[in-house]
Amino acid sequence: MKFEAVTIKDIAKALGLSTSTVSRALRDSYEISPETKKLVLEYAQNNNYRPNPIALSLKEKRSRSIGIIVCEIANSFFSQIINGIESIAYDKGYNVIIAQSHESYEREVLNVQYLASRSIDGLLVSVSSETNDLDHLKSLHERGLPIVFFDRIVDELDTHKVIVDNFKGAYDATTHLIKSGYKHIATLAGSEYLSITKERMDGYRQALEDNGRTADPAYVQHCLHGGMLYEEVESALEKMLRLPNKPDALLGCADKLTTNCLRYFRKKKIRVPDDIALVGFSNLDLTDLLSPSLTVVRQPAFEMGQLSTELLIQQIESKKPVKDFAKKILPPQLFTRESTEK
Amino acid sequence: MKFEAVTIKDIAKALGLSTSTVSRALRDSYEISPETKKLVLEYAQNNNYRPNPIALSLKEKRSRSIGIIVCEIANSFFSQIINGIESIAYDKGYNVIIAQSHESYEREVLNVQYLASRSIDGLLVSVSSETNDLDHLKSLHERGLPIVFFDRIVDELDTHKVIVDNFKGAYDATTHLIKSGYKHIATLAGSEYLSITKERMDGYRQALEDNGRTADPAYVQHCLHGGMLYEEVESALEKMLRLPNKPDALLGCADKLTTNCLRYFRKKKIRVPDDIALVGFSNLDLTDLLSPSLTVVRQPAFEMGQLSTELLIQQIESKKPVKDFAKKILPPQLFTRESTEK
DNA sequence: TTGTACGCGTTATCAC
DNA sequence: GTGATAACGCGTACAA
Repeated sequence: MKFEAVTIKDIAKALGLSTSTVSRALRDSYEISPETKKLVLEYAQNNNYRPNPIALSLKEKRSRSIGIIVCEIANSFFSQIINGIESIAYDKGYNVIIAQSHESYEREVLNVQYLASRSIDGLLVSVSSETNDLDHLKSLHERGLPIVFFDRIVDELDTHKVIVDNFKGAYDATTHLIKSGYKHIATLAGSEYLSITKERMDGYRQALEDNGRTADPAYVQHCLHGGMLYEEVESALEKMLRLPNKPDALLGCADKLTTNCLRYFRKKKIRVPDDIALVGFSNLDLTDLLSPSLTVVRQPAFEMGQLSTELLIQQIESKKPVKDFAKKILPPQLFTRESTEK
Repeated sequence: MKFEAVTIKDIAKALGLSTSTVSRALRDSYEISPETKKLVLEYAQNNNYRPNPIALSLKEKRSRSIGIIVCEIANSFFSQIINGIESIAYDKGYNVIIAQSHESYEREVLNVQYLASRSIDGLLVSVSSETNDLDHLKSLHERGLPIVFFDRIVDELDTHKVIVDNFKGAYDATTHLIKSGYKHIATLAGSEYLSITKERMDGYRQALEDNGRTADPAYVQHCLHGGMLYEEVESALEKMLRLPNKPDALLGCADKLTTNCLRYFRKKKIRVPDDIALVGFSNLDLTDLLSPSLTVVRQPAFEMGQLSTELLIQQIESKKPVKDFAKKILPPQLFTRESTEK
C-alpha cells in the first residue's frame, strides 16, 4: 500500500501551467503574477501539497538528517541526551536517526556504516565500551563527514567534543566520601577503553592523594559491559568484599553499575551506608526514592545533547571546512543523600 | 562542509564504462561479463561505493523509514518500546524517525505533519494525553499512509492496533489489593481521553464489583499530564487523603504517577504500605530497589514495539490494500513486592 | 555484452 | 510573466 503525495507536476497539470511556474509561485518568486500565485497557492493548500524532501535532498546533496550512535536508548542518561539533541535538531529542521551499539564494537561498526549509507549530513557519536579500533569512524571523518563526539570521546580524531568534567565528578564524589569519614574507598568502573572511565579514575585517585591516601589497585574493579550484566557487577563486588581490608565506601562510575551495586547489596543484606557507603554517577530521576536514597553525581545530559547538536549543525552548515575544533566541558553536580551519611 | 560520496557515474568514468553497465555489474546481473564485474566490484570496494538511498527513495517512491510518535523518549516504558521497534526495523532495513509530543496535542499535530512531510513509509503512533481530535491522523490515513497504533490507541481509525491488556492489569492489581485485605482502594489515573485510562479504570471497577464492593468516584482522580507534573499528583493525592474515609491502598495507573506518589508519600512521611499500600503500572528496571520495593504491573514493552513494527512493515510491503486489521492484546504481569504487603 | 534514454520531484538557468 | 530543459543518482526497458 503506497502513500501518494501531490507533486508540483500534479498542480501544473491541474492548472494548465508548467512545473517551473508552479515551483516559482510556491516559492513566492517576484517573476510570477499575483493571480497565478494565488491560483497555485490555493490549489496547493487545498490539496495539501508538501515539497518532497527526498527530491530536495537529491538535488541539494544533503539529507537534513543526522545520525546518532549511542550504546542504549533505554538508559536515562542517554535518553536525556537524545532529548537535547532532538530539541535542537527539530528547531533547525533536521531529522535524527538513532542507532544503538548495545556496547558491542561489531554493532557499532555495522551501525555507523548503515548510517553513513543513509546519507546523513553528520554524526553524533558516543562510542561503545568495547570500541578500541576507530577505523570505521576515521575513514568517514577523512572523507569529510562532520562528526561530533559526546560523553565517550576519542583522542585520535580531530573533531568537536562535548563531555562532562568526569574528573571533577569523581573527585568531588570521592572527596565527599573522605570528608564523611570513610576509610577504604573502592570504585567500580566501566570499560578501560572508555575516556570517561580514565577521567573518572583519575579524579578518584587524585582525590585520594590530595587527602594523603594512596589508591590501592585492589580497590578498583572494571566491568567491561558497564554494569549491563548483573553477574559482572556481582563478581567484581565479591572480589572486593573478600579483601582483608573490606572497603567501607564505593564509587559507582555509571548508572547501571551503581544500581546493580544496590541490587547486590540488597540481595546480600548488606546495609547501605552502615556496612558500605555508595555514591554513583547516575541520571535517573528516581535516585531520591531508592532505599536508601542515593548520593549521586548527576550530569547535564540534556545540555550535552543540545550543545553537541549545535556544534554539529554549525559544522554541517559551515561554508568552509572547519579546522578549529572545540572541546566543551560541562560541570557535573553532586547530590548528597542517605547512601553516604555517616 | 559537504560529504561527497562515490557514485555510479564516478565509477563509470574511471573505468570507461557506462553507468548502466556499472549498475548492472554491481547488482551482479547475468548480462555482464565476469571480467567487467570483477573490475567494477573491485573499484567499488576500494572506493567504498554505497548506493545513494535518497536516489533510490526518489525512484522507488519509498523512503524505507518509518515515523514514531510517542509522548516521551525518556520514559522507560517508551524507550523499551522503541528498542523493540528499532530491532525489527533494523532487521528489515528501515530507518526509524522518532518524534515526541511531550503530551501536547499541538506538538503532536506538528510532529505528525513533519513526519509526513519527510516522506515516511508508515507511522507508529501512541497519542498524547491531550489528544481528542484526530483529524491530523485521519487525513493521512485516508490518503493511504499505513498507520499502526500502540499502547494509546483510538477507535476512530481502522488500522492495526497493539495494546496491553490494561483491563486485566488493573483488575489483577486491584484484586491483589483486595485479597491482601485493603478496604478503601483509590486510584490515580491519567488523562480521561486516553484509551489506556478507560481500560484500566474499567478493570479497577470490575475488580471491586466482583468482590462485592462499589467504586466510589471520590476515590478516582485523574491527572491530565499523566504524572509528568509533580504538582498535579500532589493535589490529586491531597484531595483523596482529605476524604472522611481515607484510602488505605492506591493504584497508580502510569509510571510517573506511581513514582510521584511515592515521592509525595516520602515527603509527607506517609509510610508505605503501613499507612497506604501502593501498586502501580511501571516498566522501570528499579522498582525492586525502591523504598519500599514496589508492587507493579509490568507491560511487555519491547514485544509491543516489535509486534507493532512487524504489522506496520507488513502493511507497507503488502501489494494490495490491507482491509483486515488486527488488534493484538499482550498480557501484562503483576509483580508483588513490599509496597502492598500487609 | 554493453550503451542510451527515461523517470522519480525539484529548482536553476536559459529562452521566449 | 511563463515555459522548456538539465541536473541530482539510480535502475531498467529498449536499442545495438
